[in-house]
Amino acid sequence: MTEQPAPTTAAGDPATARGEQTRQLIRDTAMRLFRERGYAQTTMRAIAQEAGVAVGNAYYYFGSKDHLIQEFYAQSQVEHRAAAQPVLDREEAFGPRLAGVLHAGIDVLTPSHGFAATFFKTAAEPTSPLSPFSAESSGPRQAAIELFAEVLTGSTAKVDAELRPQLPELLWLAYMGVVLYWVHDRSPGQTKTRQLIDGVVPLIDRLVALSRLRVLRPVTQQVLDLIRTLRH
Amino acid sequence: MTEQPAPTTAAGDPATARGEQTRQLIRDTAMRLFRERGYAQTTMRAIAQEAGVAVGNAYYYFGSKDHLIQEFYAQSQVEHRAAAQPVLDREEAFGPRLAGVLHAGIDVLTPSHGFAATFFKTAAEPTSPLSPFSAESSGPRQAAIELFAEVLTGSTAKVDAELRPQLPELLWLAYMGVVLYWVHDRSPGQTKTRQLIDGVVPLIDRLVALSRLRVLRPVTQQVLDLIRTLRH
DNA sequence: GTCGGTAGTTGAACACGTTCAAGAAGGGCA
DNA sequence: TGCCCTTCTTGAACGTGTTCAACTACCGAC
Repeated sequence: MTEQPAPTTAAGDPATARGEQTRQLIRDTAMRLFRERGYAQTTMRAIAQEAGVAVGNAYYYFGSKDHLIQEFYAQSQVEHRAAAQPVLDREEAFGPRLAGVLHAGIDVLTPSHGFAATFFKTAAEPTSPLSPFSAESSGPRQAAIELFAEVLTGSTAKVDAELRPQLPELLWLAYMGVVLYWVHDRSPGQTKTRQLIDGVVPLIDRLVALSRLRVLRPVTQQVLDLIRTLRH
Repeated sequence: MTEQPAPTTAAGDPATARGEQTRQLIRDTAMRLFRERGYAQTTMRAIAQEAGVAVGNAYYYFGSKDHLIQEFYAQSQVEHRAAAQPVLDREEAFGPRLAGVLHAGIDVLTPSHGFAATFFKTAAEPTSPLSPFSAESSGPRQAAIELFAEVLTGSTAKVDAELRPQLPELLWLAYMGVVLYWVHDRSPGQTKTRQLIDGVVPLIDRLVALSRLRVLRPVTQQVLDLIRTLRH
């Protein structure tokens, strides 16, 4: 039921735990089949057969078919982080940094649009460990929020002192919104999602800048109070 | 597979189509069991047995277990409309009207919080006919948007002329956001969702009022352009 | 009244995700 | 080498949602 501790597999290291090979084999086979046939059309029996193991063996490593999704989730997060690095190195202004990181996220997801859309329904269920808000996803989620913290800290943007600590999580929330739109985006190449990013980033940028204005201080305060209340 | 035409069942009218009784029996049994045991724990066999029909018969009226959810969906929309009526009759200002209608929606959903949360995952899948954005749900969706149009038209609020036609759909979208929060809301009695409504309505109210300001005209324009682009 | 066609109904059968008791493989220790 | 314990592996079996060929009930037409 519980996950393996994943002993920091160094490149080419043969001294991994006994089952680590099998685990990766099953995971990679599943990812391939998901991409080839889609999530629903890929049966656990097919995954096991293609991987050359028994069905029960897959369940030794992954508690359920859904847990294989979580694997995809974590993997995407790592790829997103890597794809964002050049942007963080290159850009200095807040807007371009944010836009670049959002685009990088969609870049990473794009090859999986077909089946990612299908499985995002599981992520939406609150009781599921797969929900991006769940305790089980807190690892990848924290990593993602950290990425948006870097968007902020590395930028030249001047941000209201009270807003600053809340902002990374808010940006992550906005990213979740973008992903939600992307999942439903049927335009060719999901170009509308790109337009959404390019359209919404300047607005966020402007909003963040405005938050420091004396006149808008009460509103900013009101929003921040609300957010703090709604947090768990 | 397809739905029955639902021949406007007048109260006490015995001259309904032959299967209409069975259809309602199955639907009501399903709703009861969903509430009693939750969605996943209610099997199609249990529904059929409790309703006193064969399993296959349920599939004659409802294409799948998921389609029973759509029934719940439509039913909730009707109840929401009814629960909102007193508010629409009583309130004149935009803010209270909106708050009242949002609260009414949550009022209607509250008794089903346990199982509604579970099934909302199905609604999140873009390919599913159950998605609130899908063509199949366009009936209930249009009705819901119409409800928010009434919030606006009946109010004394002065709204930017260009924003006005877009606003009902935007308010509906905000309502979807509230519902999404509600689904994940684990606070006792979902009080946090109530706080969300009470906190966010004044913000929307203020934002709508501000949209008419000369200084903010470019921003309003920018937002409206973006929305029009992202629409299908 | 009987015939024919549509609407409604049945339950066994299928494929799937998941479980679990049983066993195999490996490695540390005497 | 022999033993034991943990880790890993197996595949039959269970309960589920869903399908479908067969059957029954009803109703209008003649």
